[in-house]
Amino acid sequence: MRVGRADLNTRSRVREAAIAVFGQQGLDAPLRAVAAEAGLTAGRIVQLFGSKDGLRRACDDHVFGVIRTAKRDTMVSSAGATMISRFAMLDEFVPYLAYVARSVQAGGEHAREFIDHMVEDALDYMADAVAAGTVLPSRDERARVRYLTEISLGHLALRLSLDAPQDAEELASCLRTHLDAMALPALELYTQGFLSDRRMLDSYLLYVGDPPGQEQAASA
Amino acid sequence: MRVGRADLNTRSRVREAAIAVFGQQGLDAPLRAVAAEAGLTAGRIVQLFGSKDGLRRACDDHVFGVIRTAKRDTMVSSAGATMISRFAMLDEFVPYLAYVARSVQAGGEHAREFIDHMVEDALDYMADAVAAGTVLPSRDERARVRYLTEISLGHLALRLSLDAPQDAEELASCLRTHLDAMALPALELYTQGFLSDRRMLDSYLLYVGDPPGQEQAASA
DNA sequence: TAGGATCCTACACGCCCGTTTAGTCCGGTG
DNA sequence: CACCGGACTAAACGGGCGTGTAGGATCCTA
Repeated sequence: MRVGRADLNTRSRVREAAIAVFGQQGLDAPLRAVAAEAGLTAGRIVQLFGSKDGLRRACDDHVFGVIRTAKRDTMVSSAGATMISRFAMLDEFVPYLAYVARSVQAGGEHAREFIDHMVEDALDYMADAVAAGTVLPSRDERARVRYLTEISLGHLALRLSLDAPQDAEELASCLRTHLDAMALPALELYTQGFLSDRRMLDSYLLYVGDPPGQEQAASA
Repeated sequence: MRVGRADLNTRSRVREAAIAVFGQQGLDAPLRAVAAEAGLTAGRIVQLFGSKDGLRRACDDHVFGVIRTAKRDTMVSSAGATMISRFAMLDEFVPYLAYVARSVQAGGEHAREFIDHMVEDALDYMADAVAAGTVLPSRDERARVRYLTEISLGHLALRLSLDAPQDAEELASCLRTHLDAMALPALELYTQGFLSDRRMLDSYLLYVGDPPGQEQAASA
């Protein structure tokens, strides 16, 4: 029936199905759900990937690889944190974004590594943006970038948990309303904050005696 | 052995143990783990609470009740979002905070309701703070408060996922380092944002034609 | 001390899951 | 033709889980 030369087709087909199912239902979705989506059996998936963890690893490698290259192509404008918005706009990336959120939500070494890598990348963008004058310098660039990255991913994961989309269309619309709802408050916060004076910041700086690294602004 | 008049002691003891275990391991922790922590059997817990879901409901009611009253007592200062920080400072609230994060992470109706309630409360604080002049007004107060609430909870849940604390001490230290790491970037962001000009915000406002509700600032 | 209510345990049932295994189908090759 | 190897399935295995139940231990009451 299936042609599957050297079953490379099957592998990638199962991988795509797994990314979709895991993104919608979470990483703990039954292997049989992935099998149904891909049109074969759970046993066959184990034969192909060794174990469920092997499948997860294959998904990780592929998704993070895709995102990494896509990021390299897109890396232009200002905020490293809003890069997520840009991804979600392209419909093709929606399943990958959902998978990332689920993966990060599930924790583990992979998630930590991915976030670390994302932070390192964003540090570059941020430095460029600071040098270009579109972004204000920070007293601790790495802490800021990590904070922005984590709240973006955490917010996304929270939204997926709350809405529990059942199929691809629900997932896409969920992401879209998520971005719509956060656009205004995020932009407001990003451009002017929400505290009217520097008292809290200054008292904190006085209390801890300025940041650990004591980095100076940008140096691209 | 155990005295347990009318087993009210046992009920609350099991509930406390469940809150601790669920907060550390997640809402899907085995009932038997809770039983071990509380010093009895899984079957007994079912007898006491009807089902695992009944236990979860009892935990929800208690935790959210405690937080609600504690919030009413603490509700003073500025940022509704940093209220979480204040909670985590008090060691007694650490398990409850972790439970909330896990609960929100697991999704479901309870989590949604809790967030909605938190948003409504924070709306009041925010309005007061705006009236007092410590917080800038927003073009959409409810959207801002919801955004701040969600990113705080999402960030916290993400941190718990990544660090996977095994016992109470690890959990406490995890929360503490979490707050330490986010304090500076959050305060920076809250007082001055990170974008150096209003171009992105203005172009967005032009694009969507100002906010939906068109609320005016505060009216306490 | 007898009896009964209550707290609690030990155990078994049924379900779902990942994984294993035996077997089937089928195209290619001598 | 027989044969072989790979793709795939169906069924079963074993473990972990929530849950129901029968029985034992303990304590209050008369």
